Amino acid sequence: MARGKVQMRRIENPVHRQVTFCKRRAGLLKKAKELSVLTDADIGIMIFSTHGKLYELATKGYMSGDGASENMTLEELHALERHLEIWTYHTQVMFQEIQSLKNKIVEQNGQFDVAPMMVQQHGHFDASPMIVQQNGHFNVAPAMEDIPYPLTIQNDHSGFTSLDMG
Amino acid sequence: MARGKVQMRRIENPVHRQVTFCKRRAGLLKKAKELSVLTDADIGIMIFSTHGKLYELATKGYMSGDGASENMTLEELHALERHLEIWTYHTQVMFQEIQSLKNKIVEQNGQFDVAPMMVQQHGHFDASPMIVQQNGHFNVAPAMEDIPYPLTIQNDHSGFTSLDMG
DNA sequence: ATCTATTGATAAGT
DNA sequence: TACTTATCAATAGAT
Repeated sequence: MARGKVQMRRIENPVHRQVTFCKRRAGLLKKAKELSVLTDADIGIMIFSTHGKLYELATKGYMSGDGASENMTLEELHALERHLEIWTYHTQVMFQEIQSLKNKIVEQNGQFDVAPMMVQQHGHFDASPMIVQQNGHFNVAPAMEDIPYPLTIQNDHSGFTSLDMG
Repeated sequence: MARGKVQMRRIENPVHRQVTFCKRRAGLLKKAKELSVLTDADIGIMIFSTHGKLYELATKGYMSGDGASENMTLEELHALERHLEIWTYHTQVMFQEIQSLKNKIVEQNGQFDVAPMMVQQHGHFDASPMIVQQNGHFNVAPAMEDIPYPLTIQNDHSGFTSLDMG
């Protein structure tokens, strides 16, 4: 890019890294919105900084925080729902793989070694610990009790949402 | 961009739209991977074309299809798990809002009007229809029976996954 | 945060 | 579908 090309590896200088994160995050979300508008695609993005902040974007009617628009047609709502279902499937696969990897690491370190303690400190030991089913609907509220920072939504004017988690 | 700047609205010409979708999708995923590498961020992207194809990217250890890497530390696995939990929470909120909007539309059109028929044609009427809990774990397999195209994963060499759904 | 020299992305054309 | 290239857009480094 400008003033000399950048090496594609982690930026070690924390100040430079933070500046680049802000600039490129904004650029990525802008590109995503453009792609959605130009080609009518449903796009979701989740960006987690190393400090635990979540920046997300969902296009085609749904903006987190704003919620889905009532101007969406039934067909659009169904398409969005189907996309969420597919994404949920992938998320569950990832949960299961993570749990499997955690188990392998714990086994390698022995059952009473430090590793299991670390797991328990985080308070999660199940592959799908954060969701419970109640009355046929999912309830995620109990899951959030486990998260040690307030989930305050700060909307800016760009249609994106930033979850301030400390 | 090149050869004249582009208007930020849906490209009506289907050929141009498809070409732009392919080019910009590749560009977006490249930008996402760069951001992840440079700033050490966890990034997930889902892109659904209007034809139902899913293109996804997950960075920092996890590549869908490859699965999470066993080289990840327990801490990295926990961070990824926590990120997935937060994202799952948002997904559930979206599901609930979609269901709410669907109900409103159905009510507006009357209980025996065409709208409910459309809903039933798609086979989904529940806010969270695609996931069932079995033996304390989530099972998404029944959900996929509802999807009328094969879920064949085609890995390319970029670390991205394309779900070919017709 | 703002400014530009540069690099990067890409629309149209082939 | 892949390649070319004239332009527009993003951004690294400096302020």
